[in-house]
Amino acid sequence: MVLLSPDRNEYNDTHSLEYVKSCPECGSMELINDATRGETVCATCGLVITEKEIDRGPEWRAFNTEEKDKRARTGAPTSYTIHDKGLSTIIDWHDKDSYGRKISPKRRAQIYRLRKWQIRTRVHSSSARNLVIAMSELDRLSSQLGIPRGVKESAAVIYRRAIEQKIIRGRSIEAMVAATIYAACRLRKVPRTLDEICQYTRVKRKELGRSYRLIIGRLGVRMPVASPTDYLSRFGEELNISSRTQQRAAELIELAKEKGLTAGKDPTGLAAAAIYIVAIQEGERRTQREIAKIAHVTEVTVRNRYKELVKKLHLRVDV
DNA sequence: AAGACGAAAGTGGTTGA
DNA sequence: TCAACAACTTTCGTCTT
Repeated sequence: MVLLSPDRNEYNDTHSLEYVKSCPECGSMELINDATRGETVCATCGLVITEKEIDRGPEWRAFNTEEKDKRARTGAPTSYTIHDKGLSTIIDWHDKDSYGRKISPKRRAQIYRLRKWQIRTRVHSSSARNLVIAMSELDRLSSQLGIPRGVKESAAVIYRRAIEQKIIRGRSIEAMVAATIYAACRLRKVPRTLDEICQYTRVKRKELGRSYRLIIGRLGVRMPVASPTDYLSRFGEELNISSRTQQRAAELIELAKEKGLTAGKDPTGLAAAAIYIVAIQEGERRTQREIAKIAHVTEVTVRNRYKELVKKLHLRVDV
């Protein structure tokens, strides 16, 4: 099929020779393309003609063509965050095939029709159009929240499934995207609070919570219960607390869990309190206010949890 | 002066009738 | 739909370092 523009993953090791055909120094036509060093060299006089080329060859050893294609280094990685996963082949506007030949009028009419429908199905079908908007919103939100790429991909997957289940229709895209991000974060154990996410959208916290519950309910996602330990590393990071202390805080929380002190309590508050206690014990004291601010709870909550933990677990905290 | 503490009143969400 | 309820927040005065 020659109608389509060249595949982005096409493997072409003579690429650079298309641009430089002979050595500008001695005129020799014998050029050596050294892909491993990213250079094209004149075989006669040794002049380096081009350098720092992008190696379009396979990334690793490949034992057959399929593997070679799969591992080719060219092209953007596929991604769920692009509405068509970044895999679309585009019928471009040239009325030429990929060898540059003119196309017969009959063929041309066919291509026009194909092109028309491709465009219609890509962006104009309602769910795809929805996805386009949603994915740009997802991009914006996740970069503002500093959410890792993997989690963003999870959010995109959840959103796709939500569309398939016809949950999205008739609801605000912004709210649903925010909800998928929240869900993805919890799923991947890097939780953000509802408030943190609301901060960057026009979505009300209440609505976000509702959308979230709707999504996990309908999609049947089994959500791991948020544990205080999930927040430890992030809070610890922001408070500049050593990993040893973070580790000990995790142990403290495990202990509290065993004693049944964590049920029904705000996990962020517990994480904050654990950090507070251990930080003092480890000589990395942080004020209640600092911790409360990072954890998005009040000093009072930190205080209450901390008092409770100390009392119930018979801890010693020298002030 | 900053931080820690605790009491009291207020808020938003869940539960069960 | 409503009231009861537990957890959390806000506010504020007091004590400690």
